[in-house]
Amino acid sequence: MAETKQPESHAARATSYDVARHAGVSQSAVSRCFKPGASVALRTRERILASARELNYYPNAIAQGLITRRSNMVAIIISNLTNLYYPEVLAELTQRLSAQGIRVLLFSLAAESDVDEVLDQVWRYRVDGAIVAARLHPEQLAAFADRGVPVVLYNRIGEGIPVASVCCDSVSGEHALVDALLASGHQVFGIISGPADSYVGEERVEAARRRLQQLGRSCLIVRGNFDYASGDAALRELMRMTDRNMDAVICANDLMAIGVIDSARTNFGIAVPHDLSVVGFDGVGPATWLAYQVTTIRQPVRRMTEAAVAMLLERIERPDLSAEQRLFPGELLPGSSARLG
Amino acid sequence: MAETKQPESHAARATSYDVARHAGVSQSAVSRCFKPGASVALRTRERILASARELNYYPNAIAQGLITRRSNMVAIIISNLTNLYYPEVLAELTQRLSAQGIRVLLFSLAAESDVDEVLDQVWRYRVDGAIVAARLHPEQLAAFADRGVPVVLYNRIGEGIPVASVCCDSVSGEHALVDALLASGHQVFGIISGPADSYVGEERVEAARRRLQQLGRSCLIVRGNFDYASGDAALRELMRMTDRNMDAVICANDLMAIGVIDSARTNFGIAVPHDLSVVGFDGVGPATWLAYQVTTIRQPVRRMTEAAVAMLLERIERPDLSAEQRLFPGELLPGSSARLG
DNA sequence: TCTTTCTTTGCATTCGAAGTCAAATTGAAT
DNA sequence: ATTCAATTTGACTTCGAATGCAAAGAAAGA
Repeated sequence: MAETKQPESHAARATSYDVARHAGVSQSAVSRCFKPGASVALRTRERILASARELNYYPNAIAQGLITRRSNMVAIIISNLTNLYYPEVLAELTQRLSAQGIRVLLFSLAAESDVDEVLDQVWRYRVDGAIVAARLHPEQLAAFADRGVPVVLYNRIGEGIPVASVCCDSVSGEHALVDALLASGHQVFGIISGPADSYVGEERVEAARRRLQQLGRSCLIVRGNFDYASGDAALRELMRMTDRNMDAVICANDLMAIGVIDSARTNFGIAVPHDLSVVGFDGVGPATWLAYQVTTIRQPVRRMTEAAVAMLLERIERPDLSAEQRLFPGELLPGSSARLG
Repeated sequence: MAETKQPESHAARATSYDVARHAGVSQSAVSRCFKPGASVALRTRERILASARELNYYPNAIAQGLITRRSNMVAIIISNLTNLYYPEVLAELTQRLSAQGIRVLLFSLAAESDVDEVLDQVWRYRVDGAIVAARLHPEQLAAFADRGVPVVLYNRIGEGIPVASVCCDSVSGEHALVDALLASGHQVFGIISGPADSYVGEERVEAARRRLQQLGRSCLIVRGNFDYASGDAALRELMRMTDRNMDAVICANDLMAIGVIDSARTNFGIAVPHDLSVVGFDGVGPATWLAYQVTTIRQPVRRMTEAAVAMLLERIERPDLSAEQRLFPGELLPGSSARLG
């Protein structure tokens, strides 16, 4: 007649005590059953596991985290998920971490405005470590060390602060591109940079500029922001500045290179690579599409993510490890967006 | 002289007890300071917050989760992060959830092999809910209900099982595309599907096929797998089957449409849209690139993610809410990859 | 001044699993 | 059967914050 007050729409989740009671053992025994290498008699273990299965028991990772002080979660802080390059990195990182029994707490920054709120949450969740592919201030980076949270930076370095990092070598990559362009007789160079706050963007542009200078060439640099549209905008600017006699454009990433190629062909009626060579950086998927076949430097994403994960796990085990920097060479993809040798 | 045994490389993280001692109050008072709307005198609160700042105290979300039975974490389970469409969705979801004070535990599936291990972790971490954009078996979906974990499906429905979901309307979208193609006199149609296990893929293909049938046209369907390369492969097959007199290709997503366009132009010397019209679905970034300008249906990602988050939060508050399905119409982007009007 | 009421505070308990230590059981060896 | 060691088990405490409840304090009214 009288309705129960608490409908209990679903079965309450079983705890280790429930399993213990059901199997007629102590809670400790249940706990030990889920810890590899613990001392439990075979018969007991089987009985407990049977009860666990019957009660649909899964150890509460939250409670485990509290007592062991290990959340088995790692924060991934990433800025532009819309950047084509990062999704691949994120997927790789997530899968590699999963394979190591570690979960990913994802923080994706819209603007860099909210970095501090993100860090607030990172501290609260007691993550075991963090992989950062976003622009952080030195103080923000220092906070990780202060709080004893190991970090590995991805494609950026801790400017001024010692932090472990994994990067793709911008210098050797740009040198390869510049050398190839020069070897095939290009004369007038334009460079399209990334946004001012991008570490790799500035590094790539600087590497290309110096190499050109070193070999006695000058170049014009205009600012882009890594996206497709900025390729077109930057190209227009370069065309104006060079009076249309530019024959090579070096872009700080593939997406802008693609924007340049499209704009050159469609808006300027320029044949790529016949009249204008365009090179990029990253080796994102669309770079190999038939319409573009961008001449670019492909980052070794698998090796880089593997290294990032390995370095992070090492540092979680041994927080005193030094702030190693690992630099991976990219691979020149010849493509056909540049008239080479 | 004698070294201390435990180096304590970094300051141990402060707990609410440390703050309480420092401020000369009880732990309860500290706890209440961080809970909005709790009863603490202004002077006390200020003193406590000052101590907290000084000790660099951040409430331990793990401990909070244990006692409140709310982790404030939501699982996002996603299959192909490399699919161009999903990164955008993921970024939107993450930012919207963040804005609501909820963290994202990301699970990215490489193959669908490991779904069960992923679910295992989902249960262990006591997430408050989940957003699923991956193929799950009915039993796997049912497990969410069993365990009282609210779910919202993204671009798929709980076939047979009542689950809340957010989808973009395949039927109206494909009708719009087919109608436009027919209105401009296309005769011989090819359809490129997604992989067999894709819900939206099958739905889109089926919608297009039926519409064509309804209007008295037949068509050939070949299977693709949503990626760029499969556009080319499928086009080759269609060309063979139709003896090259096909004049419209309907692709289950934009990426394959792009593959078809490139392949038609480069490998077959076919002019798009003059000799062949190609339409896609999704409205991903590259679809609007100058080289393609794919005629497609753009999914209202912002509205869809907003709805998904809202529905999930509602269900976290009120687990008994019904398994509502929300269907959002896509928007026809005319593009120029199809000869329309 | 003395109640009465409302606010502020602290005590003690709770969440769920891990791990220490000692007790109990098992097995081997005599 | 008895001793000793090795293995298995359980009682109890711990992690860090939240919260019900009662006590203490402050403000208001008589």
